[in-house]
Parts: sequence; C-alpha cells; structure tokens
Amino acid sequence: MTRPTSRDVARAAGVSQATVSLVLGGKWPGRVSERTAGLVRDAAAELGYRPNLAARNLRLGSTRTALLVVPALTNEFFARVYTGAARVAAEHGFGVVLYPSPDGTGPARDPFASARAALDGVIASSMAADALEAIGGAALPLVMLDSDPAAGGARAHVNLAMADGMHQVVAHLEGLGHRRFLHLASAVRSWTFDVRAAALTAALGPGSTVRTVRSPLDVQAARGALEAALGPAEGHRGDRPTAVICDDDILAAGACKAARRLGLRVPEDLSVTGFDDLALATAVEPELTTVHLPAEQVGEHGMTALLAVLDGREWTAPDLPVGLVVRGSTAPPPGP
Amino acid sequence: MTRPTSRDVARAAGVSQATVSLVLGGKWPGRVSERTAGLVRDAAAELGYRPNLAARNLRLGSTRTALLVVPALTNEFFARVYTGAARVAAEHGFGVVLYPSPDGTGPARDPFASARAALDGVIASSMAADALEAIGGAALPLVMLDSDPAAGGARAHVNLAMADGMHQVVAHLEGLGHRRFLHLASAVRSWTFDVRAAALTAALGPGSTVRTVRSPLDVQAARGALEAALGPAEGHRGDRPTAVICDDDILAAGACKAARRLGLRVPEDLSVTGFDDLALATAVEPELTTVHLPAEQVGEHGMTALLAVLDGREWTAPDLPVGLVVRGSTAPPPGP
DNA sequence: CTGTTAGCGCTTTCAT
DNA sequence: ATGAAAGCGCTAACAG
Repeated sequence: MTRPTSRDVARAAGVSQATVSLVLGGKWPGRVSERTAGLVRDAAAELGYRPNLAARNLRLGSTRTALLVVPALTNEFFARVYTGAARVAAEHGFGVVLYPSPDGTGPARDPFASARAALDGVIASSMAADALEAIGGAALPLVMLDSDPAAGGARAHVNLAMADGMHQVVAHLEGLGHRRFLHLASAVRSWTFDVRAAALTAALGPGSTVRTVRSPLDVQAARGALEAALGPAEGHRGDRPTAVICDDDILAAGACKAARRLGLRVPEDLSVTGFDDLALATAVEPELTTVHLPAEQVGEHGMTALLAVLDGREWTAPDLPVGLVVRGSTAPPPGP
Repeated sequence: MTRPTSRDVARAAGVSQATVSLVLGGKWPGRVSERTAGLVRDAAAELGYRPNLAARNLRLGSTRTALLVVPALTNEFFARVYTGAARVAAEHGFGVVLYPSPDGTGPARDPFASARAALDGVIASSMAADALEAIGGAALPLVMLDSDPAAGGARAHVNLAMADGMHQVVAHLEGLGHRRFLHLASAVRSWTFDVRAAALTAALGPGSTVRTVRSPLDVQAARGALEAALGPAEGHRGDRPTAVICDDDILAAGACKAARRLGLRVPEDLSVTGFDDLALATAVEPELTTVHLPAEQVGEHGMTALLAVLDGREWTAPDLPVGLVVRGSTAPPPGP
C-alpha cells in the first residue's frame, strides 16, 4: 500500500534502477533496447509509479519551481499574471507557487515559511523595490514585473508601457474637450503608480490642470476620497474638474459611485477613466473607459525571462504595449 | 558562493551535523547544552544557512505542502478561500500551492505536471465530483469544500449552509411582496448550484412561481441571458417576474445591466439578489442584496480538516452559516 | 550531552 | 545494452 519507488519498478521489470531512470527520463534512445524500455514503461504504469520529486530535486539540485510574489491575490490582475506565468512554466516542466505578500507592497515576510518549497527563482510583481529583501537575501534569481528597472537585485525586468497608456488617456480626454482633471491616485506608493503620475503631468497640454487625490485601492475608500474632493464644500461649480483619471479600475468604480452620490451623471457631468481593464470595468454601469493591460502576457514574459536567467542567458524585451479601450464612462465635458 | 549545508554550519560551529539538526529543528532542550546551541545558531546566521527542503522532505517522507484546487483563480471567492487556508497552514508549518483547474469544473488535469511539488494532501473547492479523478488516483488525502458530501473519495467535507441562504433570500423577497421570480442560474453544473436550485424551489411559498434561466458565470453572458428572458418578445407586462434571484454576484451584476438596458429600474421595477458578497457586490450601483459567504473561513476549515486527516484524526463540522446582506438592489415590487 | 552512522529515492558516472 | 555504486542534504537511531 506504500508508494512504489523506482526500485520497485526495476524489480517488476527485471532490470536495474538505472535503466528505469533512463527510460522514464526519456534519455534512453541508443542506450537501452526498445524491448526493455517497453517492459519498464509497462511495469511503471502497472504499479502506478510516480517519481518522488523530493528525491529528484535533491539529486538534481534544482526544484523546477518558481515563486510568484504578488501584493494582493484578490486582485484579478495578479490572478491573470499567474495564469500566464503558470502556462509558460508548465510548458517547461516548471511549477509556480504563489506568495501573496501579506502587507501589500510592504516588506515581504520570509516566503519560505509560507510557501514551503525549495525554489529556483522568484518573480515579483508590482512590488516596492525594498519589499523583497527577505527574498533577495536568499540570492535567488529574481525577475521583477511592473517595477522600477533601476532597482537593483533583479536579473530581468518585464514592464508595461504605462506612460504611453496615460498619454492615451489624456489625449482622449483632451480631445473630448476636457481641461480640468482630477487624478485619483493610489495611496500605496509603488513605482508603477509613480510612473502614471509623472506621465499624466507630462502629457497634459497647455491650459490643462490637474489636482491629485489619493485613496487606498478599494471601492469604498475611493468613493469617500472623491466625495470629499468634489463635495459641496468644494462646490465651486465653475472650476470643478470635468474628468477623473484613476490609477486603477477599482478606484474608477469608486469614483463613479461618488459621482452618483453627488448628483453628477457619468459621463455627462463627469468623465471617469480607469487602468487595468479588469472584469469590473464592464460590470459597472456605465462601462469604464480604461487602459487595457495585457496581464497574462506579463506573466508569460516574466516566466520566460526567469527561464532564460536560470539558463544563464541574458533577457531583455521592450515594454509591452497597452491600449486605451473607450467605453461609456467618458464624454465631452458639460457645456458652460 | 554555493549554498551552505548543515555540514558547513557544523564545521563552522565546531560540532557535528546531528547537533546542528537538533538545534535548528528546535528539539534540543535537554539534549544539547545551551552554549553549543548558541554557537550553532550563530554559525547558521553567519553563513545565511537555509535548510534544503528537498533533502528534508526526502528524509521525512512528507512535504508539509497541500494543494488547493480551485475552478477559477480570477474569482475573488477562491482567492479568499486560499487566504484562509494559507493562514492556517502557515501556523502549522505547512505551505499551500494553488492549482487552478484549467477547464472550470471539468476533469482536472494532472496537477503534478503543473504544480510540481510533492504533496501531502489536496483540498478541492467547488469541484464536480468526478473532476478530481486525476488527483484521486494518487490516493492522497482529500478534503472537499462546498461539494457534494455524498461524493466518495474525500476524507472530510467543509460546507456552507447554502440552502439556508437561499431560504433567507426567498423570505426577504416574499416579505417585500414578490411572488413571481426568475432564477438566474449558473450554466456550469456543480453541486453547490444544484443545492441552491433545490433550496429555492423548496423555500417558495404558496402562490409563488419561479422560472429558471442559465448563464455562464460572466457578466456579459448573464446580461445577454436575462435580456433574452425578459426582452420585448417576452413582454407580457402582467406576468413579468418582479425579482431575479442569481446564483452568484457576477450573474447579479449582469442582471442589473440587463435591467437597465430594458428600461427597468433596479430595484423599483425589478429586484435583484446575488450570492457570495464579493467586492463586486458593493462596487456596482445599486449595491447588491446578496448572501455573504465566509470564504476565508471555508479555507481555514478546509486546511484544519486536512491537517486532522493527515494526523489520522476524524474531522467533521456543521455547515458554516451564511447570512443575507440587504442592500439597495431589492425593494417591494412595482404596484399594478 | 554529543558524534557516528545509515538511509530516504533518485540520477549519473563508470564498469561490464 | 545494462548493472553497480556513489552521493545529493537532511534527520533519527544508536553509541559513546
């Protein structure tokens, strides 16, 4: 009733353990006869043999497992990154273990205590530069996604053309006639959001102005933040922003709720844009004009990069393109 | 520059490998002198020693790792289940590896090919009974969450009082005066949805009627399904349903969109209820009246159950209670 | 109290 | 074409 080992298979097939290893490892052509190979495979199937990974890893010194560190598992973006990474990994016989860093972008606790697996490498997504020290200490090959390329430690980076995305947003809104913007920014500071803020300022045409409000990445908090910013006390009807540019779809959803509470119609009275293009973007009403991020591709590239690094190869790639998806939450500003 | 082993630590501390193992394993009190223990710990810290998990696993024959199989990672419900399971696991020195079953509730492909880790046990959430054969073949201890308790194979079950939740929904709506219901059900058949359907029928008071429409778990699909069901062709104003009971918040969000397209106001013309209480429930407008499911608790109980099973203990627990959260998507039916 | 020893299951030379 | 043997890093008996 105990699990069969390669020795058991060897005995059953009447061969040696070494032969079993060769056949099942797929490196027998020219070293083991066709007939013996068949015998071994039959015996293995018969016994329901599965190689013991721990032993294999011990022997090989590698685990064929990568750790994907994400700031929040409940966020669909990271779920998609995982999906992409896991697909590429699987194609190369690798596995991916998820480690949701407990405190958002704060310093990651030792992931080995949680994801107890020996690891070959780490992929970290959207983490603050120093949030990975606990992992970096392990001196494992590290690939960073959507993170500061200047941050040391990482052997490769996969980034998105976030600045270009923000440019597209601004161009779209200014094209509609908007000039007074509110930037509903993420309260959690991380490189990716700093880039968006900088790009927003840079993209602004002459005569356009922007005010910034910060909020945690949470629908209710975003609603509160925007209500406070646009509320009655701030009610200079004349210079009220006509468009809210959000760092994220979640913030945008909150912004829409706030608008409704303040008696403003979206998009007639107030335009709202997001970032990410999560399922949420088309679940709300009106649907969000937002910047689509190819999350799965990010994961795929991340894993590809890690495999290259593990292989001793260099790896670089241009930023992944992002594209504005225009839906119902943006329109020309209200007339005077 | 190569990774230090316990032998290196032993040499550095001037003791034997066995002593290192005892000290670092925390089972030295009474077997190793206080002073030596200090020496060992210092040496280990100095060298940045980390035990090799593969070797430990090989030796112990267990990996302290559980696999959590979920039908969809992008669903926040499962993300929360994972969070709960991972917390309990961490408290016991266990890790949790996620395996998103590729084809929804279909037969799970061999997870070992993807999550390449040796496993001590499997926790499967909301999967069809036969979807786990590939795993069951491995004869690993299995705990099923939100799944048919009659299904064989599982050593323990964690379930939710879904039927009671559906009763609460019906009681709430009938209390408001509704009598004609539409059940927007999940197209993917799984035990959890069958239970909801049965409970709905059972809970219906005399004089109440229900019609069932199925849709994939997707906002757009749900919108389409409901539009088709309530659309102009079906426009017998007299016997139109006044309330839509959805199997899931995602379906409910789609239902709200459909209503809006059909010119029906929610909740004045049409009440809508969901299930799950995801972030989505409060992101949409109006916010959803829905049944809150304690997802993290489900994960916690699942892991607790698995630990008990691995420990040779029996484990049973009553269904976890669920509670209706009344928000803005339900109201009395429109007058005649 | 501490060291010696054996062996977990696998892959890989090196002989045959 | 196949087998014998060594050893990956760790832990648990068993000696001392």
